[in-house]
Amino acid sequence: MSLARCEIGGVSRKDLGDRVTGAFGDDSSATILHVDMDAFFVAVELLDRPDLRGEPVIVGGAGGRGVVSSASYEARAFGVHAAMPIGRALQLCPKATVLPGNMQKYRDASARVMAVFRDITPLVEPLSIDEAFLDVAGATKLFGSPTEIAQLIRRRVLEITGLTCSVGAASTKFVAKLASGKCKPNGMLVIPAEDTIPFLHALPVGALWGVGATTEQKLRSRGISTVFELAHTPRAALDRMIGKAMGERLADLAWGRDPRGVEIERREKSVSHEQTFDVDVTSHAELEREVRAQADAVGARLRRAGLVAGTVAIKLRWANFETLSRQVRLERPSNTGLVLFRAAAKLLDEAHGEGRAVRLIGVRADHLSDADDATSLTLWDEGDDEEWEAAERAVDTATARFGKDALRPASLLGRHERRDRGTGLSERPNRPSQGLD
DNA sequence: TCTGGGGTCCTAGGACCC
DNA sequence: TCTGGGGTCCTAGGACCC
Repeated sequence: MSLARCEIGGVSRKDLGDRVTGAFGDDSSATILHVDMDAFFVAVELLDRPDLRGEPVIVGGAGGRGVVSSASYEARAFGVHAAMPIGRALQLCPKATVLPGNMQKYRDASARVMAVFRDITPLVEPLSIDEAFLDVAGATKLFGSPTEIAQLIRRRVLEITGLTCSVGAASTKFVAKLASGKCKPNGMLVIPAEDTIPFLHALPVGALWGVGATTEQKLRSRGISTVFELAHTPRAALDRMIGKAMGERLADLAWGRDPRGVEIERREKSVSHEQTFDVDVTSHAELEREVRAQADAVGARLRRAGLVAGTVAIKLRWANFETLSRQVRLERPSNTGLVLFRAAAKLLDEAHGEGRAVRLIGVRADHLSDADDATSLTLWDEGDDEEWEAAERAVDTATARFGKDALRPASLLGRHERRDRGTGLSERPNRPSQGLD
């Protein structure tokens, strides 16, 4: 691709530095960077297991129903990708080493990586555990052009964490993200503003943010398979196909319009826990115990964040994978495990009859707002149950001492123990066909 | 080969009010 | 006595993202 400059793979530290100067065209408009770690969970594991370097490695849920969270590029060569059932992955690549994963380790590594970014600019928007947007417009006087800053970041991340990343630079978030995806792994790609449209229009529609398998199929069935074709479809027709909101968003993205700035801090809108059982559960009492543990965990997280929930929702997935959700507004916003549990248990009573096989159950808190002192006081006043208050305080203490995993539902519950724990996150699921890697 | 966990956003339909 | 349309809020479900 002539308008895109891409460097890929195997670059030594010295090379990273040497390739900077004068290697690129006018990048002064490309001040938004998207940094994406390469096969993050696996890469972190390899720091402790250098013997596995160069081999197919998978991080994923160890249980019978586990999926791939992260796969090394050696494993990807066999067709393994995130979100794939472990069984299937091992069938494709029997020699792969499967590691159970350790979220705390990844969070620690993530914090070190984000700290590198923040040394460059305070304008850092973490998008997930392993990627972030940076606005470097104000950092060019100090560190040079966006291209030079991107190289600096790659070098420093490697030096400080031993991990490689890929960096996309562009004038909008969306294009920067596409760029980083295009040059993975261990690469960088700069898209100057004037190259944006030709770059975009050459891509398949599936590359657009918000176009997954379903929407892509819908569009393709109407003859739209590239971003160019979508860009030249009348808005009214597009809206009829995929809805007004989506039509507008995609039309904007297809023409490079993406006014979103880099936001340093975004407030969470919901807090949830869910659990897929190793073996379907039919006992109502057992489901209720899980809901109780999940409600406690959600409550503890809310308290730590200084938030209260306005509504509580449960989610049930039956053996046939059909999913049901029910929600209810609380009389008063709360972050007390007991209050959340009572609401959730009532929903569970209404939704589940004894004997029906349940594959997954979850609890979610919504309509979050700040927990002021008055709210917290009334919460405890309600307590017909001092034991509960004591128990929840104990959970908070344990969390403070042992970290978040201390209160994962299973560790409280002692059933379905850790064997069916997934790793919680994946780096690149669901979209093996995006055509970017 | 059966399909994780934690999130965000959008849509559609019904209730309710004016 | 029968009729309208719009706005808002709520709930459930689903697509999508990492």
